[in-house]
Amino acid sequence: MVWTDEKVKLLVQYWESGQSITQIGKQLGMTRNAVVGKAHRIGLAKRASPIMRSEKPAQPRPAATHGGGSSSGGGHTAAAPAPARAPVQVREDAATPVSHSQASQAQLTAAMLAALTPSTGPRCKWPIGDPKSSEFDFCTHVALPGKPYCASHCAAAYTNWNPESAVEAVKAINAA
DNA sequence: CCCTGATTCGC
DNA sequence: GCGAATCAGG
Repeated sequence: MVWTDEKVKLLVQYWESGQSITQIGKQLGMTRNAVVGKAHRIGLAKRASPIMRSEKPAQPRPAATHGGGSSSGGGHTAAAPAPARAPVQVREDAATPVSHSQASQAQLTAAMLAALTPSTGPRCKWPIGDPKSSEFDFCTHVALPGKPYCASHCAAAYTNWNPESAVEAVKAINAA
């Protein structure tokens, strides 16, 4: 499995939206082991584990599909207290502005994008709610040209999302 | 047996 | 880094 930037973004996004690793795996086309392994590796917040792994000196693994070899790692620190599972509803204003002026700027550029985006076309692929639930749906907004998400969800999905350059890109597409 | 998430360790 | 095998609780 190749963990592209987009895949990782999706993983984080789904993970933080409170979906089970099995669900995330299905949606990403990989096994839950891959998902949880990656999540663990890149340091995503742990969820409440159903189990309390008691002290196990060693685990004899028959290794049905694995060969010999050896490796060892250091010890591990005690686990942090996991908060109760609290599925986070995706907010429309997920950009979470950090200051008033930035908020205004973001709203302005978002409005510009909305005005420039055609009213028909592919819809934003941002998942809303739990895919297992009947309440589940995708964002109802139209996606930005060339992007899987609408403006506000691009801001949520791409950490360094630049609305101004997006405006320029959309203008260029519209002009063509 | 189904589900869940976490960890280990060969690759 | 990756993820199947495995653990372990509900």
